[in-house]
Amino acid sequence: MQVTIDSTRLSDSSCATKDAVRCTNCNLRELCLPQDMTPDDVQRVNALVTARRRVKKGESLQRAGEPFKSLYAVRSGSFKTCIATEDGRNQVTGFKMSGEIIGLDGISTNVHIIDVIALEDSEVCAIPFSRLEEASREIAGLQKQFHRIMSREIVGEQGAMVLLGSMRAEERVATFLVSLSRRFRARGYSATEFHLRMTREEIGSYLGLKLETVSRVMSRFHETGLISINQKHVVILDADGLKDVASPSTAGN
Amino acid sequence: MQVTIDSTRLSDSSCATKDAVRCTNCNLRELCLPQDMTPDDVQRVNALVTARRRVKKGESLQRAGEPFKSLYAVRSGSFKTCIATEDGRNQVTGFKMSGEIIGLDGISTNVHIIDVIALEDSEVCAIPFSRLEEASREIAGLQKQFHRIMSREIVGEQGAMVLLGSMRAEERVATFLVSLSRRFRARGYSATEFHLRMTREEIGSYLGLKLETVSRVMSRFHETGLISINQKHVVILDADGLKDVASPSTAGN
DNA sequence: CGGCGCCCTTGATGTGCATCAAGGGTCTTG
DNA sequence: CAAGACCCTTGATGCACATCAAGGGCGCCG
Repeated sequence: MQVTIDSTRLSDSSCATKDAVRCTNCNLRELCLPQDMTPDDVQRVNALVTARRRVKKGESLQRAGEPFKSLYAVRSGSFKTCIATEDGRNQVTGFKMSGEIIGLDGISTNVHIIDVIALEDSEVCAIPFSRLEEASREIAGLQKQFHRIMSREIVGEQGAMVLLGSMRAEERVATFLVSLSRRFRARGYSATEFHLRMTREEIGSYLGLKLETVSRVMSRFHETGLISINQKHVVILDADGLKDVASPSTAGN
Repeated sequence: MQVTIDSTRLSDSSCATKDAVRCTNCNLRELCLPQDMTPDDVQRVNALVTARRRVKKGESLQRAGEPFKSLYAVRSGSFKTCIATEDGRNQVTGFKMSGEIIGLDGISTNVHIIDVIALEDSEVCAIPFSRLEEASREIAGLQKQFHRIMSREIVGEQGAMVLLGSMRAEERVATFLVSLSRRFRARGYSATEFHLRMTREEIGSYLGLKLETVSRVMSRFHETGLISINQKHVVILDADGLKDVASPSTAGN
């Protein structure tokens, strides 16, 4: 049961640009860059979006080493962000869903250091960074929102550090599932039943675990009745129980 | 009109504010907020710094839950940043040295989520965030630099995630030492001989290891001649060797 | 439709780091 | 100077997760 992205279903089978790119009527407005802005300012943000870009499953939106030009707002679909170290390690550092901003890593040096790969056929709005900077000098609300987004990214990564640095495998997986659940709900999807877009290996990479461990932990959650899982189809049966596993000693969330 | 202050050492033995706080003649200029800015803009940044604040060893600069008002630039000394989870876990998420900016976590929700504690008697420049936002709407160079700093923070945390997610204990400790070495050198200190300001436990917390493991790994590095370590005094004897341990398979960096 | 490739699951075994434990060095303070 | 509080080191043991290995489900494509 796929929920359509837009209530006003713009079925433009042709090249999707201009008209379809309307922050004003995008239902991600509340999650994305224009969050909490006046209708007037939303219009101006809208003008920043120069293009919409489709990225097929498995293709990359940006690659490490490429020059940084634009930020991207995920319009539909989802992505994984990966970092490859000199010595050949390759780690997933996050998953991006609709309304989230990609490319912030490029600002510091004007070169991307992160690879971003689509987990399914996806679509993004491109926002040239120089124009965003200009506009946020004029629109205080945009500036504020952009700063919030960057800060949120920082805070989120701190959370990931805690997860990687001090949680046990079950806590990590539970935390991951709870987080996914919240994010789906925030987007109007079911919080208790969803489809994993990533493989066990990608989850493991993100959580600092091996794919077998992810699989085993999920099977255990299944056995104990916390969730039901069949391949990539997840049903959360006991949300509170899962949250307990995610942060123990906190009696009931 | 404060052009002449430069080399005229204003030795105000009294309360150190105003005059002493001069980005213009601060030797951290190249590492801090005014990086790469015109002398004129540096003056304007300087005007943002409302106060200098001393923090004694063990005291906190900011605490989770406090309202967010200001960013802080470390002027001297050093800090650890910690995050405490609901369930009582407490993890060190970073160490801040002179010239680095603290408080970015507060921007997203206007409440700090991170505790920042001085590792030694330290001093910071306080920068009210609302004024920074105002100013960066007017000064493009400041805006750019501030964005760079936030992005750098994001990139740095991605690095920490790789460390925590996929490195073995020896790699983590070696990476940590190499990173410290670089940061000391950037500040004009010796890159090969320095004093650890944090305990083994704090290092361990940051690296996702137990203090005993940190101690053991360092002892091993000592035995193999990579470093010399005596309590908190570190000498790096074989910088290349240490880098090899930090990222193996990269022949000689 | 049948074969192949990818992904997932599950069991057996191994190991890196945690945990438990003891003791020593160094700084602080009365 | 002596007592106590930290912090660090080092050894012995245990365990959580990695690794190795085998097989099954499902979708893709010739």
